[in-house]
Amino acid sequence: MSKQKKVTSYDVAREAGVSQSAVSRVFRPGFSVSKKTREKVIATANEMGYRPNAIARMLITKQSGMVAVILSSQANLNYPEVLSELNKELALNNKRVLLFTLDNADELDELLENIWTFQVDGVIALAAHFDSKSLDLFAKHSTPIVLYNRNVPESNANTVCCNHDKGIKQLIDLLHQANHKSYLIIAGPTDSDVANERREIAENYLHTLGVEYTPVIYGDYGYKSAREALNEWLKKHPKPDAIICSNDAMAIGVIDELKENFHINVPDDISVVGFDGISASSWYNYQITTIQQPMKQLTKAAVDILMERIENPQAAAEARVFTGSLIEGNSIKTR
Amino acid sequence: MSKQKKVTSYDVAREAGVSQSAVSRVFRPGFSVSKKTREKVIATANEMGYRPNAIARMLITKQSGMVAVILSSQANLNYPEVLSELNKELALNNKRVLLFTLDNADELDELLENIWTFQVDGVIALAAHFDSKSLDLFAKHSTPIVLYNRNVPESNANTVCCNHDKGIKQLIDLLHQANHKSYLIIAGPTDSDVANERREIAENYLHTLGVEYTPVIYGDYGYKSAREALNEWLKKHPKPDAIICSNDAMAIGVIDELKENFHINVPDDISVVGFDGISASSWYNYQITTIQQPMKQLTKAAVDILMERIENPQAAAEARVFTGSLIEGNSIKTR
DNA sequence: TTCTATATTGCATTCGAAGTCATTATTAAT
DNA sequence: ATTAATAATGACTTCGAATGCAATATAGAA
Repeated sequence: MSKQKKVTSYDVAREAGVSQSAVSRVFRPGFSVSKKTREKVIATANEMGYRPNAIARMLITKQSGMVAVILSSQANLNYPEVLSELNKELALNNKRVLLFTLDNADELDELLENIWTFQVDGVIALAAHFDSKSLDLFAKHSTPIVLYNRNVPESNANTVCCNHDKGIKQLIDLLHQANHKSYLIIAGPTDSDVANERREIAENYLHTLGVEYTPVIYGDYGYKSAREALNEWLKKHPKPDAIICSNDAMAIGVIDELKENFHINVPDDISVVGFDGISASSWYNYQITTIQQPMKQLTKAAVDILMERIENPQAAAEARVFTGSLIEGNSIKTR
Repeated sequence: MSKQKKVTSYDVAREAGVSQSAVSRVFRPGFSVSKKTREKVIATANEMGYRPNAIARMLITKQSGMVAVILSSQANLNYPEVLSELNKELALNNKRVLLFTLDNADELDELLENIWTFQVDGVIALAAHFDSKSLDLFAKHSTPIVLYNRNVPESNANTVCCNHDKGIKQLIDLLHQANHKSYLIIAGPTDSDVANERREIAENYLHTLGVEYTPVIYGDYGYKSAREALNEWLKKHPKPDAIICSNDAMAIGVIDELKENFHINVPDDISVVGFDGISASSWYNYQITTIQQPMKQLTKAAVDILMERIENPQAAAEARVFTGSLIEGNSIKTR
């Protein structure tokens, strides 16, 4: 309708009979303006449809008010809520989310280019892989970064993380108490740090408990891949007493594959455990025993750490680890 | 390490012995610079770690290069892939995603404030409710907006949409052909336009087919709500021949509730259909007959329309409707 | 070689709000 | 009423890149 060009603070100032500085001050919290001018400015601003231009503000204040959130598609499928949760927490701190995705390592350079260009105040990386060399770049650009569910042991990075070690050991303890002897691990993709961590913990702990050797097969964290991997395996090997899946989606695939193609029922004939506590894990047909990640705590902590680093960039790196809660479903055979 | 302040185009210009304009032109595609200067500038820029400041660029070009994506948490749970898909498509068009959420209508004003201040080039709204008054505001601010899976019939809005009408009729035809006589509709929340649309189409079409009256119960699109609503209903009413669910998540809830608490099996004792084609709908235990939304086409179309409107703001509004594909699962009783 | 036509270049200005500083208005205190 | 203390105001500069324009360099044609 009205093809009016953008209204600026000068336009409002002229109309209201004050200076541009006055208009600016009215729209900044905590600045001293008389009640009279404030009202006058607000009135004309509303009338003219004026909103401060955040871009101009960013340029002068050198704060973009934006936080880059780096998503791997994998992370998004597993925790669709994480993003909106992060968004809400950041909004409370008056930050906006600028979204980036990182699926292949070769996109990294372009991603970093974009991040520097957009002058974001900070970065939260969701389960995406960053080596310590990339992390140094962030330090060099003095852009705080928090890794979500990702450990980079050699480097001193800010991280929030679910305690995989404790969780997986809890699950394995349950299986061990059920007197299981032979195990199979279905791990996530080998290029995922979390997947490798989960696999290693399981392998080592089983060994500690006296299980000499535990075979490992690999999926991509998805339902279908778990079914296929398991199918291949069971064609050539006897069924184990228990299957340890690196996430719930694969545990669900395992349960379905066992039932449909091998007529093996969980938990009567075999035990299965997962990890994550996605909503489907508690559906009637699955009721997986799993570890639920404390998503709200994780997201809140990620934002808290990031905000601290934005305010105080020299502060030492911090790693916060949260213990997930064991959900006892009905996927473990009782003796 | 190096607490160096940001390197600007002036710094690079000085170092490389050229003018700031030259530096600027090197970093803009399609501008005329001699090979010699280009190389010199690129070299010193890399050496000094210079990246153009997008904020300053935005201010002068009046293009933020950002598109606001408005998410309702509902939408995110149903289609976690939509966001990353949109992000990729937009990235191809050199746009970044600035994320906003809108769950309650009372957050609308604040949301709009933010959108105007951030000077986004356009907006994509995922299944969030916008009345024609709000849409007028976008027109007034000459900010193009595309609605994803949402129809605003009175207003001439840009929309991409799955053809609910056709899809639901296809599903009901299947049920009707199976000789079902009594139906139950489990609809989504009444404050969701899509949910209302789906419910109405089903109600009317059943009527057309000679079904005098079809009861409707309501859930919130979630698994649990469907189970609870169905449980309440079946305590007081006989079971229908078929249950039409407004989405797959509720269809899954229905199937589980029927099995666990009423010992009614799908499809032997009753038929169930869903809508959306989420991945869980094809899991072995459910195999729901449903309509799969053509997500990639929808997202691509949304971005295409938006880009057109950004380049040519006067263009007339456009509504693109895509037909979903029928997935014949195993949730309909065969005669 | 000389003169056009074209390609590069730098100067100066622009985008819109924020903030410094000096000035003026207001209030409180004497 | 006078002074001191404080509050409010506006003029002017700043942030960093983009671009119109005029000036200069280069290439090509005659």
